[in-house]
Amino acid sequence: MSSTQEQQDRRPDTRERLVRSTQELLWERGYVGTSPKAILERAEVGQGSMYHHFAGKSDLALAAIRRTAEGMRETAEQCLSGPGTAYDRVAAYLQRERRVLRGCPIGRMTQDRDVVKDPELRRPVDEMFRWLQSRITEVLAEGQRRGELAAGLDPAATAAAVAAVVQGGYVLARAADDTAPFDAAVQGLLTLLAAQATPGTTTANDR
Amino acid sequence: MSSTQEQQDRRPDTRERLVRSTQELLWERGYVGTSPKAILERAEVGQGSMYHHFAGKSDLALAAIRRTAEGMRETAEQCLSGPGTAYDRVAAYLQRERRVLRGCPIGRMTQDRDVVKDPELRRPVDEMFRWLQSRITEVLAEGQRRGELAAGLDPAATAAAVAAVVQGGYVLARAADDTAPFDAAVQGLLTLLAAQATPGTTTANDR
DNA sequence: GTCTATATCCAGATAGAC
DNA sequence: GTCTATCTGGATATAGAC
Repeated sequence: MSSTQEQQDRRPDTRERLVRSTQELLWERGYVGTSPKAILERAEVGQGSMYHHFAGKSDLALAAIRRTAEGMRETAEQCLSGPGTAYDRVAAYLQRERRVLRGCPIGRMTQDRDVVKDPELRRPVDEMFRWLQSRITEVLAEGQRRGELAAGLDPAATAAAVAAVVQGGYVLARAADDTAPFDAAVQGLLTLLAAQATPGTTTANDR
Repeated sequence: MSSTQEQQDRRPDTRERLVRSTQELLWERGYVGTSPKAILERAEVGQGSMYHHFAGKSDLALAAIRRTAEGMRETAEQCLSGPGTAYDRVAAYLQRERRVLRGCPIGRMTQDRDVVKDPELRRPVDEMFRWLQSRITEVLAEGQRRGELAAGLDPAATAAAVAAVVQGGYVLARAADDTAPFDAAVQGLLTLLAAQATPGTTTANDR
């Protein structure tokens, strides 16, 4: 909450409204599909204000992507630092509530040429996924040290698979216009992971 | 090869050139990012020709997406119907040569609102991923019947995880502008899957 | 800080000549 | 079948008044 006005429970200031509108639109339509006009209409802000606060579309997108990445990081951290075994925490991350058919607001950016091509715009996306994978790696490695997970498991590779299953699950679900493939992919990975857990240390797999 | 001219090793006909250009552009820029003008310039074809052969952008995109989906299906089938155990065939699919940083030309379509929203455009994408998952399911189930894979494995869920790891691997790789996360995710999944294989039936895991 | 006016270029398509 | 001309609207930004 960077806005003083908002802390007083009033309408967020202009700059803040612009960032939030951009976050929403980037999620819904991607970078190419989001026009400055659409942003300022959703923010109920005039064109002059927009170009006063931001240099242009990419500048605004940068602020929005940073904000969204920060939010995702906090959400993931909550799951991964929760209670239970390493398996439980990874499962909590994989199974957390998601609006699957909307896709991942950060993952989506990687499909946008203008974002990936621009080092500044790509950076927050890169950092988010880098952090996520290393955080999951930590959780898995800790599980190994505690004897919850088989020593033969490669924490980093497994972490990459976990992150990939989520991102790929979104793709499969959107293709099918159905959340089922997402859930199936998550379940498939968790079942494989459960086989690496020392008996007695893992919450029973629901399936 | 639908074109007679092409079979005689000459310049593909106009219609064919348009479809191919559209395939390339959809892969590079997605649906929203691809303009009719860009298509006809790449195809070296006049605007009149384009609107003669196709009703418009979405009609052209439909032809291009169908063609690309068909190609992907053939490529996947080659890997999945190859020699070796079920594990080997799934590994062959996961590790086949890919231009990872370009992303998946079909998976990319799921990030495009105009495609997912339009039932006709979404259908070939949906069918491709549906086929892929059921084909991998078959391979895994066959492996179980042959005693190569543990009976406790859920073929459908595991197949969804396999497809998701590929699609998600693309996302992670593009975010990092580096193929390493893709390879790591694939390796992570394969290691987990190898643990489900009956000893002696699986090619040694390289790692 | 915010507004309106203006400008340039491109998207996406239609019309009708050849 | 292919070409050029033309059209409407939107993308993205700048200018300068208030």
